[in-house]
Formats: sequence, C-alpha cells, structure tokens
Amino acid sequence: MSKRESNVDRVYEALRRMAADFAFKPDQRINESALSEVLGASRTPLREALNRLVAEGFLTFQSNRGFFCRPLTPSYILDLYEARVAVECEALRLSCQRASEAEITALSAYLERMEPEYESATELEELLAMDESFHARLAQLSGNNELQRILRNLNGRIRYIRLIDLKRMREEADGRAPGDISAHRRVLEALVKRDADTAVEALRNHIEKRREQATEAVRIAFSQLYVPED
Amino acid sequence: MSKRESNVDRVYEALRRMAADFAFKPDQRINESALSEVLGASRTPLREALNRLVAEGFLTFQSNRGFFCRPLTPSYILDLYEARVAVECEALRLSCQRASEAEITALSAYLERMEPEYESATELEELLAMDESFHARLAQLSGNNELQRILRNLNGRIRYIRLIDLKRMREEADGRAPGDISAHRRVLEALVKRDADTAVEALRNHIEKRREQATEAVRIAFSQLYVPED
DNA sequence: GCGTTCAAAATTGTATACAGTTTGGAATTC
DNA sequence: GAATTCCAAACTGTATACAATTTTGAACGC
Repeated sequence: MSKRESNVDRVYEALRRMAADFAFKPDQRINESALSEVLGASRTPLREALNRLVAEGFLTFQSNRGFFCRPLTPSYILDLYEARVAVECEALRLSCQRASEAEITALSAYLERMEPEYESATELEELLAMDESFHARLAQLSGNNELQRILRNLNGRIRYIRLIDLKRMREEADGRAPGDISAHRRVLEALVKRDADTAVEALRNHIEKRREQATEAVRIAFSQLYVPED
Repeated sequence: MSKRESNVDRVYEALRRMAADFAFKPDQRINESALSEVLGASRTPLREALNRLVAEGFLTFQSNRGFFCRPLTPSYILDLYEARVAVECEALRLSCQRASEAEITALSAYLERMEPEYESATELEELLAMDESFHARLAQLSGNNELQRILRNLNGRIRYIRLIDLKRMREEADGRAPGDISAHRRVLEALVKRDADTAVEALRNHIEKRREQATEAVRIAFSQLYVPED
C-alpha cells in the first residue's frame, strides 16, 4: 500500500498556488535553496515540481539561471481570456448536445443555491471560487477531459487577474448584487433549451466583457503601483 | 556566455519525440535507469524532463511506481480532436479579424507552393509535417500565443493518430491526390474574404471529417493488431 | 493447477556533494 | 563618476549513494 499523493505532488500543489497568486513577482528569479527550505523538501523534488510548472506555463526556465515567475503583460492577459473563450465556448457547444437532463437540472439547482451566497459573500476568494466553479461545471458537462484540463490550466494562470477584476467590480457596485450571475443564468437558459448558438454567444459575450473589465482593472492597479502615495 | 539549450531541454525534446511516436507503448512503465543510459544523462535530469511531460499529458505518474506512457483510447482521441476544433476555430476567428493582408498572401503562397510537393510526397512523415505546418501557420495569424501553445501540445499527442489516418488515406486514394488540401484551400478562401463564420465552419468540418476518418483508421489498425496473420 | 508467503532483486525517491556557471561588488582605470 | 576587470560568494546542474517501496519468482500448502 502506498500513499496516493507523492511528495513531489505536494510540493507541486504548494508551488502552483504560490505561482497562481503571484507569491513570486513577475519575472522574479526563484532561489531553489531558500524555497526548498520553506517547503521542507530538498532541491531534487523541488526542481521536479518546478519543471512541471514550467511545462504548464506558470514559470519559465533559463539554462544555468534557473526558474523565473511568468511575466504579467496586457497581451498575456488578452491571450488567456481569448483561450478561455475558445475552450469554454466549444465545451458549451458539446454540452448542449450531450449533457443529460439530470445534469442540466443539477447545474440549475447549483446556480440557484449559490445566488444568495453570491450576493452575501464577504471574501473575494469566495466569490472567485463560486465563479470558477460554475464555469468548471459547465465545461464538465461536455464530457471532454482535454478541454477541462486546458481550462483548469488557464484558470490557474488567470486567477490573480480575476481577483483584481472582482475586487474592482465589488468596489464599483458597492453593496448591490454583482451583475455577473445574470450572465450565468442567460447561458444556462439557452443550455436548457439546447440552443447551442445562443448559449455560446451569451458565454462569449460574458467572458469578453470580463476580459475588458479585467484589463481595465489591471491597468488601474498597475498605475496605482507606481504612485503609491494617495 | 551560456549554451542556450540546457541538457534537460535536450533530454526533454528526445523524450517528447519518443512519447509522441509511442516509442513507449500505451500504459507501459518507463524504466528510468535504462532510459537514462540510452539518453546519456543521469536520472536527475531525466526525471526533470519526465515531469515536464507528465504536466503536458504525454506521460502519467504514479507515486512510488514511476512514469507510464499515456493510454490510447477512443475517447482520448475524440477529446483531442474536439480540443483541436476549439483551439483552431477560435484562432481562425481571430485571424480573420487580425491577420494582415501580407500574412494572408504569404499563407496562400505557401499553400500553392506546397501543393505539388503534397501530391508527390513519398514519406508519410513529410505529408504530416506539411499538414501540421498549414494548421500551425493558420493559428499563428491569430497572434495568440496561448492558443498556439495549446495547439502545439495537442498536435504532439495526436501526431501518431494522424499518421495512422494519413497512412490509410493514402492507401485508399492510391496514387490520386490526397483530398485534404482542398479543405485547406476552402478555409483560406474564406479567410481572404475575412468571412469568419464561413472559414470557421470549413475548418470545423475539415477537422471533424479527419476525426471520423482517424477514429476508423485506428479501429482497423487495432483490429489488425489482434489478428496478426493475414 | 492455483493461490499465498516471503525474501531477494529491481526500482523509485531524495538528500547531498561537488563541478560549473552566474552574480555582485570591490578595486582599478580612464 | 562611469566603465572595466577580476575575484569571491552564491547559485545552478547533475552524478551518486542510500533508504524506502514495489516487483519478481521460487517455495510451499491446498
């Protein structure tokens, strides 16, 4: 009998979280010795985990210089959101063909159950988790493991941006319900009718709207970075 | 001054080729010591490269049992082709908006230049390289690095299947020009007109047609595997 | 024959040592 | 003071050793 999760897996998960949250700053060089001490593992398993993250696009690697955090640029953000459109919209098209009535009903129930929580959520992380969860469940109905895998990767790398977006969204809409859940409802309504084109258009518009908002939110956050005094 | 390509990179590239071509049989366990000898590197850099391939979906990993080749099942093939549709079609939609006239002209020229070579190609590998190259160039016009990155990953894992498909295609169409280039031409014509919907439909049909053919070709290849005598 | 047991062999997991390379900064020159 | 040289410190790259785990197959009992 063996532990199902290896040490490298554990280190990998910890690093993935750190990289997703930009615990490493963009382009920052990663010191292996220091990091291995923090994570309680030697450099060998650490480097194995780091290599996985390079392959997944969370980090970069330079020969003889080691590992670096991925950069964070406007075009990178644009690319990630466009990739989400590609993956999520095609998954939705498949879901419209394939999802069982029971699965769709379950997703509707989930959305309704979340609605009050979504409006009362106090933590940004909580809001994000609910948003991500809806999109993930939607993709799951496609039955396509590759699309889900890709989406999970994109979500990990875009997470931090969404957090910035949500933060601004909440500040703007202060108190009022976040307008996003209605977009989810529109997608779901079309899915219920198995109207793929309408569903896909609704989802595309939703993601592209968020992309615009997120880009703007990041722009503002950046500009504030260089003018720290209020 | 440093070599631009590290040893791990070299080992990784070699392993990727092997995994793409199923030099490791599906589900086969990989012996690290034997492999490290073949590749002329110790187990440390070998395992770093293997971990990258796990993250990319070429291999799997089990705690205390090591690395295994990815399985090869009908649903896996279906998933990969569907993911290609998602990525390539959205990339094409973006290309219709963004590609410069010069880029489109260059791609047209490329297609025309390839046509005679495509018809006379003697090696399957050569045919595949040309097919992959057209699709990659098309995706490049989107300007989206993430979509290109995902496509490169999918292409690596699907390569072997396409080879089986091309082999059967050539056997069936013995001597005659492979019908595939005309599908590429249809996509390109719509791109020239910046008619995204038509272009995307043409590309989707093309890839789905290949998926059906490839699935069938793999089915036949499998059935022959278990009845080796003619 | 067919499953069990068990120990030897094979294999993986990781810490560590050390060689090779890069980095940072002091000394030097202009 | 700005650029250059150079050396020591820091860091990365990888082979290797050994512990931990799995695999293999021979011996045994039914």
